[in-house]
Amino acid sequence: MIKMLTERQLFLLQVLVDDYILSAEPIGSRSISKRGDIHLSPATIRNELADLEEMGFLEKTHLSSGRIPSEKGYRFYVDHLLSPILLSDDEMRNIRKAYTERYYEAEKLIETTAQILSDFTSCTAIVLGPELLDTKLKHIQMIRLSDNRAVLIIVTDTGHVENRAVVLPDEVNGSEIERMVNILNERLIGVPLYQLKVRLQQEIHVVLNEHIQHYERMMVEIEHALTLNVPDQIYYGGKNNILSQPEFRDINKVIPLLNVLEKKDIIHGLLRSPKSGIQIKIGKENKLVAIEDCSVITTTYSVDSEHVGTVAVIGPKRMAYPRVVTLLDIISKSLTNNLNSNY
Amino acid sequence: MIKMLTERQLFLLQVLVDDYILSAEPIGSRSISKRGDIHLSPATIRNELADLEEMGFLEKTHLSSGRIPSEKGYRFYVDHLLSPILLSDDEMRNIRKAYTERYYEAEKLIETTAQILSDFTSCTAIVLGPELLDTKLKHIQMIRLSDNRAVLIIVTDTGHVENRAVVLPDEVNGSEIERMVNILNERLIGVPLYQLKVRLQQEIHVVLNEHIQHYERMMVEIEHALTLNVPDQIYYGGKNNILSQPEFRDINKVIPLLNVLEKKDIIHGLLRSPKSGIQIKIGKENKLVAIEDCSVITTTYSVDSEHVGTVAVIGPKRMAYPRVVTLLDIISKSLTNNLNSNY
DNA sequence: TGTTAGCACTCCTAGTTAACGAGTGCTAAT
DNA sequence: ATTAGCACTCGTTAACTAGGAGTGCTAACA
Repeated sequence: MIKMLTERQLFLLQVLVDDYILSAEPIGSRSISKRGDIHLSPATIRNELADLEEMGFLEKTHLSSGRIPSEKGYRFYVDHLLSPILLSDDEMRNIRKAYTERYYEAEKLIETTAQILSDFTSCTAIVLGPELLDTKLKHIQMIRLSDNRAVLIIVTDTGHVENRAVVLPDEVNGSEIERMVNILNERLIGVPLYQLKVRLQQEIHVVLNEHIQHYERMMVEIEHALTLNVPDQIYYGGKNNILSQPEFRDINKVIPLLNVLEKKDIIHGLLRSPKSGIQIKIGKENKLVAIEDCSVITTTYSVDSEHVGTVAVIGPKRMAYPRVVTLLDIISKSLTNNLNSNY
Repeated sequence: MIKMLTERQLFLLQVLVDDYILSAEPIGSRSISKRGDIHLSPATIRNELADLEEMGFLEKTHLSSGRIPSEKGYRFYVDHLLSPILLSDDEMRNIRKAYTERYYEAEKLIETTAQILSDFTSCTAIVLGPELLDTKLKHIQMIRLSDNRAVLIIVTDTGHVENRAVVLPDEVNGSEIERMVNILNERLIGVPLYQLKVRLQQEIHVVLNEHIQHYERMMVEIEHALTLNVPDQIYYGGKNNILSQPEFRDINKVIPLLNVLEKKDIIHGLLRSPKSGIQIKIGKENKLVAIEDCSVITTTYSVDSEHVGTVAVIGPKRMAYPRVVTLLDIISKSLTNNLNSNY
């Protein structure tokens, strides 16, 4: 059972977190008391802060320092004190402007989204591309490049294009390839990508064996080519923004963080969240040593009302939560709108 | 006219640079004199080093410190004293092993190359992908995704695949699209990508106008789609390796460096070199403030005996030149071989 | 009873000083 | 030509100091 906080304690906690987010330095009672909207003496504030510390919302960096929020403090702030801010007209205009350009590939649009988000938040932005494996096959085609080389092109219903190099056996001729691709198209269109391989082995196997000579050698190639274990694409914006934060003045804190940002599988595991809406993970809540001094805010974007990808911002725990939450909301919605109307 | 260096000065310069590359600390006369292969007193060595300093090959960090190589010193070392090293059997085996895997896309192969190179050099490796605009069109295809959306697929003779989203005018029908794509293929196959747009406007314009209804609206889309100002792909390996170097302990040196690595156009300008063979640029020779403490070693790789891309290593000026040069040579050749035999 | 002024105390920071060591340049002897 | 010796420079480290910011606690106040 959590003891209720008084109005005044709530207010002081909010003020302290807000101030600390701006200054990055421990906040003392005197500096709070000097604010125009507070009519309390430093001594009174000290008492309240001592109580808040006792309850675990605040910490001191050393015995006689000012206070900084603890992770529990940030958590409370984020859960109960977060007042979404309004962006200035100017900023709204800038965001919209960034989206007016027409992008000829969804990839470019997503890349730009990451860039915008990082520019406006001064944090690192990460966008996970749509989950490829859930999309369905629209078309397969093989383009022959030379006697024994070809490229297999796979188009999904979302307009995504994958391609694979294929080595052709010497004996195979053009019409045979054509026949094979036709069979593949007949049988596989509409099949989700993650099922391709299984379907190929179970159903197409037999059919192809009947119609195509030199089938076995071809099969090995096709099977490889259709094994699409492509990890979903990850797009970054402002990868180095976080380096300017005072908490990362020490290079030894930076190295593991940057290294983990490069590890696509880890980032994937960190950000791919089943829930929709804005999610905030603070510090150790992320269960990853390299980013235990960071907060991660995620939300999803959709295509055809289905959540297909994640938009995330990663920054220091001392992040401008109200601003970032607002921006993330606006920008993920813009991305959703843009994707649905153009692709 | 450069004054000749004595044998002994050459030797001492080499020893000093070698030692400094290993230790990253100013080298004093005493430590050189203690090496087994040198039978000179510290005083003698001091005299020689003073001469080398006077000639501009060495520097001191402060009045009574040991010496470090100047940029001129590195330049001389690289031009005249560089003795290529042999890699251990073990390392050769590891490199070969990394290349045994079969890659189904040239992109993956190049990516792996950057990774290997960075792992073995402990520096950052950058590989510029093949120059797209010089390759020739092999095939164009349009895949319709829905009533008014399609994706245009462009395959080059090197097997590279580009794709563009296209919005179809409402009035256009399937057979018309087919006819148009056929015309494009007839007229444009074999044309280098950078000429596509011009050829489209000059030649195809007329033909299409005759055969296709609703030609104007379609044309805008196609023209956009064929405007392939794709900057050639850049692949990185070990982006953060350089952060472990003692010369980058200060975060303020790191930020501009990492930022410049993200700027694709700048990296492009820095690395795209017309000359073949191994090129070494030391510090300020790179004409870029952000990397004035770095050296960049580049070479090219080829497809069909034509230099199509660049492989580069970027590290501190105090880089293990002999080792990096050897590795760059071996690995760029491996890449060339692999590309030519598989794609 | 809640609020506040006053005060002793803690701890960080910056600046000073001193000792030490690594390294140099120069001179004179070999 | 080489080298031993020596005075000198400068960076590094540790110890110490003074100042300042901030705290907790106590006692007085409204």
